[in-house]
Order: sequence, then C-alpha cells, then structure tokens
Amino acid sequence: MKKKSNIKDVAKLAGVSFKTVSRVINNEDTVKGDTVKRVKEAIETLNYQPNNAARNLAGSKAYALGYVYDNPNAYYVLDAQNGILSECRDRGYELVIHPCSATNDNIVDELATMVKRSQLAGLIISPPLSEMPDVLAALDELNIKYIRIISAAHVDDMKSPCVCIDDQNAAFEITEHLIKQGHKHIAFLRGDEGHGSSHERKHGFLNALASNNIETNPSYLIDGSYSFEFGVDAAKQLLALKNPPTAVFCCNDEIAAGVLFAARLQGIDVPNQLAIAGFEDSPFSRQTWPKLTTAAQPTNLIARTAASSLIQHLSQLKLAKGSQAESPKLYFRPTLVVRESTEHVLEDPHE
Amino acid sequence: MKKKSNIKDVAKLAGVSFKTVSRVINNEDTVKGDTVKRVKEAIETLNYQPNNAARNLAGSKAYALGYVYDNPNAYYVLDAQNGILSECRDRGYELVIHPCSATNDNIVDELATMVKRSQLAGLIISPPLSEMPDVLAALDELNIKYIRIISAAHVDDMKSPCVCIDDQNAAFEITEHLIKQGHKHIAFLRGDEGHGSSHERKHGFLNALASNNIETNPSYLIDGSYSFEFGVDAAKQLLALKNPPTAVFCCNDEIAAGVLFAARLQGIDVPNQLAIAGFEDSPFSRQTWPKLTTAAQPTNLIARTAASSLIQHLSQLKLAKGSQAESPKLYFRPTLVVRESTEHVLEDPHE
DNA sequence: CTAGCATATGACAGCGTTGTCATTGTTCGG
DNA sequence: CCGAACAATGACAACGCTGTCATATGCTAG
Repeated sequence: MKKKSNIKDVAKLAGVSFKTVSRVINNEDTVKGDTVKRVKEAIETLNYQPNNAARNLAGSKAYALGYVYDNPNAYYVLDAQNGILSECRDRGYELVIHPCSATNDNIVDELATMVKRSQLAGLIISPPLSEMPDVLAALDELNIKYIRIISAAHVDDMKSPCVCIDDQNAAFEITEHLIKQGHKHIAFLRGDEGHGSSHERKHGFLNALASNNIETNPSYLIDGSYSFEFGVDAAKQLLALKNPPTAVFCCNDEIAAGVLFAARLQGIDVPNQLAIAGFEDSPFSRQTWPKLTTAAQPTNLIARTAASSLIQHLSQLKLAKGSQAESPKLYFRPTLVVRESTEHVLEDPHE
Repeated sequence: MKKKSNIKDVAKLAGVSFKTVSRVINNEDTVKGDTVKRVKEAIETLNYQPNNAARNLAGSKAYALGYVYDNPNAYYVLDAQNGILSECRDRGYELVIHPCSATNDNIVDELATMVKRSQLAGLIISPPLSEMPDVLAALDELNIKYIRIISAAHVDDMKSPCVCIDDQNAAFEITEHLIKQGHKHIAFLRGDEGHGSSHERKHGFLNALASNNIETNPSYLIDGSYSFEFGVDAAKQLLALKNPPTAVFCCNDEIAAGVLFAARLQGIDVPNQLAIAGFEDSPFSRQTWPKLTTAAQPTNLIARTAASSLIQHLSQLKLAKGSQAESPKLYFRPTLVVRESTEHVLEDPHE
C-alpha cells in the first residue's frame, strides 16, 4: 500500500498549516476561497482520506450511527440498511449495524455498550424495538440519542424524533379498493402482536368497513404472525367457513402468499373466487401468480430520511444546548398498488 | 449519559498503571493472575468499554473488517452479514458493510478509499466480486488484504485465502438424486453468466449425467439468470418441447419457484408429472407447494468462518513478516435436502 | 552473597485529528 | 494616518489508547 498520506502531508503540499486543512475538510467558512482551492487540489493529488478514528477521538462529535433492528424480513432490513448507508456515505458517517433480539432482557445494556464502544452519535431504531416504551425510556435515561421508525398515523409524544409510517390510512385505502370491487365479505389476517403495524393496519381495515357501513364478521378476523405458514393455516380456516369471505386482506405479502397457496391447493380461482391483498410490496408480491395487490412503502427512502433527520437533529441539539430542540416528526404513507390478485369486480357472490 | 470511564479511571481504581489495564484488555500474558483479577473487577464496576477509535489510532493493528457484496439475494446477504458480525463481536472487531456494484469501473478506488477511511484490517468479498481476477489483482497491488468466498471444487491459486463452496459436487449429488428417482430427461436452468456458482453447478450436473451414461439433450440446457422470471420463461420453453423433460434442476430456488409456478399455470402436477429441484435452501424453497428439494449451504457459518480465518491470517502475516504465510483454503459442501417437489419415483415416462 | 536473568509493571511518546486560543494581516471610521 | 475591529491562519494541547523501552522485583546458579 502506498504510504498513507495524512493531514500534514496535505498541508505541506498546499503550503498551509495542517489546521487549515482540517478547516477545509470540515467545510468551515473562515478559509479564503483561494486557499480552499489549493488545499482541495492537494487533497486530490495525494488522494488523501481523513482518518475516521482520529476524527472521532479528537472531536467531540461522533461520526457514526447505529442501525438497530430485530426483523425477520430480509428484504425490509436490507432495503433500510442501504438507505441509511447512502445517507451516511454522503455525510461522511460510518454505520454500525446491530441486529438483536427485542425479547432479550439485556437489550438496553447491549445497546449502551455498543454506543460507547463505537462512539455512536445516535441510533436508528426500527420496529418492533422502536415501539417498546421500556426500551426507549431506558435509552432516554442513558441520554442515548435515537430516531425511531414506527407505524403510526399520528404521534402525540413530543419527546423523541421519529419517522412515521401511516399504515392505518394505507390499509384504509386497500380496504376501500376491495369494497369498490364489490366485496362485502372481507377477511383480515393480522400479523404479530408485538408489531404496531399489525394493529394500525387492522384499525385502517375496520375503519374502512365502518365508514362503508359494512358489518364486521368476527370469524373473518384472525390474529397471527407475519408468516407464510400463518397465511396457509388461516386460509384453510376461512375457506372452511359456511360463509367464506370473497376477499382477504393480509397484513403483509408473506401471509398473502400463504393464503394464495392454500387457495390454489383447494382449486379456488384467484381473483375470481377469492381476491387477495397483501401489504409491503416485497418481491414476494411480484413472484406469485397472480401477482398481489399490495401497498408499497419506500423503505429505502424512509430509512434514509430517518438517518438524515437524526444527523440534523443531533447537530441542532449541539447548537441549542439546554434549550429544547424540537423533535422532528415525518410521515410516509404507503401507496396502493393494484395487481391481478384483486382484479375482478364482483357481481353478486353471496345472494 | 454517565461520564464515560476511560482506561485511566480503571487503572486508578485497580491501583495499577493504565498500561497494565491495556495489557489485560488485550489478553497479554505477562500480567499476574492476581492483578488481572483486580483489573477485571475494576472494569466491571466502572462498566468500562475500550474506545475503538483510540485503539485503532494508537495501535498498528486495525480493528475493523469490511464486508463487500453485490448480490441481489437479500436472504443470502443478511445471513452472511450476521455470520460475519458474530465473529467480529466475539473478537472485538467492528464491521463496515459495503454494498456495491461489481460492474462499476471505479470499484477498486471505491474499496481503497473505504479501507483507508475506516482503517480496515481486511475485506471479506463475496461473489461475484470475489471471482473477478482484475479486481483482486488491483487489490493485491494496493496491498489490501482480503478473503474471498467463492464457488469452487478446487483452488490452485495459492495467493489469496479463500472459503470455497463446493457447488459442483453438491450439484452432482442433486442430479444423482433425480436420476435415482428414475429420471433420464432432466433439464438444467443456469443462473447468471458472471457467477462462478452457475458454472460450477452446471459442471456438476453434466458430470452426473455423464457418469450415469445419460445423454445430454441440448434443448434441456438453458442459460439465464438467478431470477423468478427466468424460471417462468424457461419452464414455458421446456414444456413446449415435443419431448419435455420429466425433471428440472434449477440453479437456485428462485428459478425453481418460477418453474413451479409456470408448471402449475399449465396444470402440470409437481412432482408427479414434473420433478423440480432448486439450490440454496432459501426460505423460498419452503414456502412453495410442494416444498422444493434443494441443497443447503450454511451461509451464516461460511461467512463466519471467512471472518475468523481472515483475522487469523492477518495476525499470522503480522508475525511472519516477510516469510510467506500460507493462504488458508477452506471447503464447504452444500448438502442435499429432499422435499416433496421430487418425491415421486418415475415408472416409465417416455416410452 | 551476588551477578545475571526472567517476570511483572510503569513511564512516556506518538497515532491523526479537532478545539482553543494566539497571532498575523486587512479594512474602515474618524 | 492611527487604532479598533475583523478576517484568516497558525501553534499547540488533548482525545484514549498501544508500542517501546526502562525499571523494579524475585529467583537461580556459582
């Protein structure tokens, strides 16, 4: 490896003190345009890269974020991770990823240790950990900064910054879509108890039924988990009913894929005999036949926004020390994606 | 946040010099058992965490690895990432992840920059980047250390350490399984050109046919990509043949899922009319009906082993400076997993 | 009893930056 | 034309640790 050049080499080449180079690197505005240019050229020729370790050590700022997740969905995690990573790269931050188990009792210690070891400026926390009040309170206690990605149509709590996914209204929209297709007998398969999104989506569903004066059939509401297997089991249960539903709204695409398979097993035609909608727009939803109607959330962008917002929030905190910096709240609404699995307008199924 | 304790606080509490604490942290063996104990207690009470940035800066060692990948398969990537991460945690290393595009011309610069910025001790490179000689040569040139995860039954090149996946023999095994079921007309759907695994698996397949004296039908061999869509298209093509195959061996589970869907679309019974085998044992393979026969590779363990091996190799290099340290080569063979998609013994299909 | 050596520990510089404060050069009002 | 205020830059300590070398202590052999 070519001898690594450091800040002093750059300074020598540019004919300035190394402190001035430091100023240029950090975009401080007290350096003359002329000097800036010379320094930047020197950086270019030497192919200089500032040493993150030294920056961290010397500065009071930290140049790393942590991404904390406990999520079985590989697509989601990777998408989010990539979003955060691009923001970090743009801003010159490092990213430390931390998969973990939300049910671990020592989770707070675990996080605190990581924050200290790696000198993290803040954490980005995704569900379900981001929806566990105990954990969040403990982090506040330790004065660890974070931003949450959560499922919520509206947030009262003014304390911590968060990025909200308006699952409720998106679910409302999907349900209305099914209703417009003529469905009155719609089942809802809910995901994990511990995930806020499960409940938000269910609310949206129930709201849509209510506002369209459709009565809720209790045997159409099944609680389960975000898994293919649950979809299969629940579908069997539904299809065995005396009066089976004509449409199923599944809390995510994986469940929907399960329902689809169970339906096909029984020779049921989708969407003509049974319409199926999912949620998430995962690759899953495009790799079934027929393709699934679903709601698309821009996970990459959401995560990226979270990172960006966290970084900004942190620097505001630094400036406005003491005075209460406002916690940003951002909202994203997943958008309806209509595909073949619901493309059939019902005539008169039950009567 | 409680004032962070540093190495000197620990030293004061334990009544030793801070250098001794450093020794304990680094498991050096010149410290008396008694002292070690006292220091460890002090570390415990103060909840001390060594500062990684300072360690990196001060030491000649680097305490971070990079994981470089360009892979569309989320399950694979996440699995590998988790494996590497657990090894890193155990050894006190940081992990810097670096998704990238193998087709990017500046990829080497990109990697070099990252290595410098983040002071990486070495890289873990997965396919297809790990199979691009140009890139590897450039890294050698820059004296950047790495370990590769590649698809190979045997490696001659003694230069760089690698973890090899014996896809070829695993594919041989799957093919023999199909042959034992009575199949003589077996198609092979190959994945991406740029992935060594595609070719290795194809070799294994062809070898198995040859060693069982089965003639290869050229129209049964289709090259494509590791995607669901390819599976669908190729299946249509195969099923339209005058003499369609009775079994299909797909280069991965995603392709197999595509074939399965295309088959069901045409009302073809799997496995009774058509046997399908995949490769990889991704969650995909368990979420189809029928479930897919496949080959399981312990991705997590493989990646973990790669990390471990890289770390060990690096410290050997450090010791045996100048003298040529041997490059470790490790082999993993994916194992056959038989499921419903091939569970049917053929009677006499074609005659 | 002491030179000689191994074992255990300490003192101190230095890693590459940023933060703080000092210094220089420059402009402007009176 | 002078002093004050400001803009641009530099000098140097400090960050928390590791590497190197020096020192203290205990032990063995002659």
